Amino acid sequence: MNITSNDLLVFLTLVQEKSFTRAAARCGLSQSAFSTRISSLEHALGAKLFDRTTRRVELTPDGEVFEPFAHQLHADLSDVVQIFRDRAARKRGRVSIAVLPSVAAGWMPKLLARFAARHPNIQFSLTDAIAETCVSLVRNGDVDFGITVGDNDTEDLDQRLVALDHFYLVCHKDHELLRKKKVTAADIAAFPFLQLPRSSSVRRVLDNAFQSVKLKTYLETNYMATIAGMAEVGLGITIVPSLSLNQFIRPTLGVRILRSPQISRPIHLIRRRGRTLSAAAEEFFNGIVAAKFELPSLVRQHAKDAI
Amino acid sequence: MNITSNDLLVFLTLVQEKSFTRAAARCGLSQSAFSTRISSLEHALGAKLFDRTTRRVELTPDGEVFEPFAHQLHADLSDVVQIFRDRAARKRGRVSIAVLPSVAAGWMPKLLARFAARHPNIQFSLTDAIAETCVSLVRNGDVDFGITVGDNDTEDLDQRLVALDHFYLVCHKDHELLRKKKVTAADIAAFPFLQLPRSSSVRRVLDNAFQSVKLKTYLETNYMATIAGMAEVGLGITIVPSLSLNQFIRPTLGVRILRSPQISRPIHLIRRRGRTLSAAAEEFFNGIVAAKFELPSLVRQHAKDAI
DNA sequence: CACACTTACGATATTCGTAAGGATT
DNA sequence: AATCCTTACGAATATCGTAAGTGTG
Repeated sequence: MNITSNDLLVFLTLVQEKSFTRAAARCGLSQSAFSTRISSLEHALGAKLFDRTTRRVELTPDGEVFEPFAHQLHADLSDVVQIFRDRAARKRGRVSIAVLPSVAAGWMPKLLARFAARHPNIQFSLTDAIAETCVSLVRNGDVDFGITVGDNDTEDLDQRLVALDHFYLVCHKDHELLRKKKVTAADIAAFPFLQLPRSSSVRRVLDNAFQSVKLKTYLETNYMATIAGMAEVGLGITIVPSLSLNQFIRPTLGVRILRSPQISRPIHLIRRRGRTLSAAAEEFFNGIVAAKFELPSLVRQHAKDAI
Repeated sequence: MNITSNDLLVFLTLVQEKSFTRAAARCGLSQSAFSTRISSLEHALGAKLFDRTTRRVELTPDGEVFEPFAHQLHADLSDVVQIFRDRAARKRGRVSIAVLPSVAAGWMPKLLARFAARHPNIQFSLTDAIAETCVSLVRNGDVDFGITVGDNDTEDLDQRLVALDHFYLVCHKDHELLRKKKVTAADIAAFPFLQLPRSSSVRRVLDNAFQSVKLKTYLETNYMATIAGMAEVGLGITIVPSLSLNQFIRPTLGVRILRSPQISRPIHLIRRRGRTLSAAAEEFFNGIVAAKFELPSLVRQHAKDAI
């Protein structure tokens, strides 16, 4: 009891043409092959579908019953095939990713704009979350892939380094640190410091880089925007990655790339090992790989604007 | 791009079993043939549907998208096949027929009751109409077949005699005609007569039978029930076919089969020549053929009740 | 007898099963 | 090493096209 979409097409064509010869031609079949197919469809359904004489081909009552079903089934099958054609051609689809907040705000706009221009009908689901959350969303298959700092436990994940995110000193534009030729860790540790929570990737990088000279944490807050506001009124200084730098390009703030304690964090694409992505997700993933290390240019641009 | 219902079944089974080996067994296929089918389905859709290692078989994002479609398509296809199985098994279907009013009231109840007992889920459409209408409904294909007196022009119709419908004299129970040993045409023509319209088959039979001794038409009306009412109060006599006789079995009426001018009309099954009926309609048609000439027994029964 | 569908039959293409190969745990 | 999926290949099956057959107008 195996009905194929071609069977339906053959049936519907004969209904339209009311002639085996013409219908066969339209289906690109010999008239005999066409006849056999109709006959075997009738056998499969256990009902004669057409009454045919040499002059007339007309639906039987059973054929009349079958026609609307055949139409519906054929349309549904065609629709599904079309959906997958479109997905394969990246004309349709959905990409879901989980990325660090700084990546979401600092890099994704550029990446998405570029991708959307080429693939206007692909939907996105963008989750901005801390590194652990990104990793577990990827691991669970809740998202197609993630963009975050690397993870230690990579047995079931593929990691791919795509950027080095350099860190910048941010303080009030009149701050004495900006006038120094060379800023050391000790110099920075001398001033009140504005921190993100320990769960953030930025904080961990800083904790690691400044483990010898302890930073003077003045305030710990969840959002970069809060820190920017505090820095504007001179309540403290901070160090932020280039991906967050656009939030600190303000008239009252000064920005300076760190050189002596040069700090950066690796940004990785992570995905489940051995798992196939949808064509759309794969395309976006590859687009990011192709844009690999475009962050240094971002860095230069910000540095120029800022100093 | 030819997807078969088996392809869908193979896919859905693998989704359930998450194992090529087990799914292949359930589908009655070798594991290799099963693997090839999945692979060719993937190729047809242009998307990998499963990620498989030796330990795990899991849906890809494309596979997840395909699954609900596959479910729906497979269910729809199965439903249609089931519908036709049921139709072939006469478990489902619809029979539409057009019959003379007298047949509808006098014979159909018995025929339908018998058929419905065996085929409780088959629906009926019963049109009671005059002979010409019955024939044209059949000719147009608006009904499956008809039961009516014969038609002259039968080039595109198959006729089949299934009954001879004998005619009865009906008058008030005290009427003098009922006391006669032998009733002649002239005897009948002596009394006021209750007629149906000229379009009715009954009227035509009477007009033909009494063309020598003209009937004294007292009243012409459309319904047998009206004629019965008139006869009950002695306003006239009438002659009706056995199929209408049940309307005249009343305490105040006498009924007598006609012998000297013996009158009957042929009742035919008519259907389009060379046209296939649905299984249900064919079954009902054959049931009537099998009941062929059961009317004479009806005649005897009525005669017994009446005289 | 001309036209249109069906049937017959050899050729082609597809699908199948067995068996060997490859990869993962 | 055991298990499971894939690939290779000859066999079985299904489908196709050519051509002859059949029936209808």
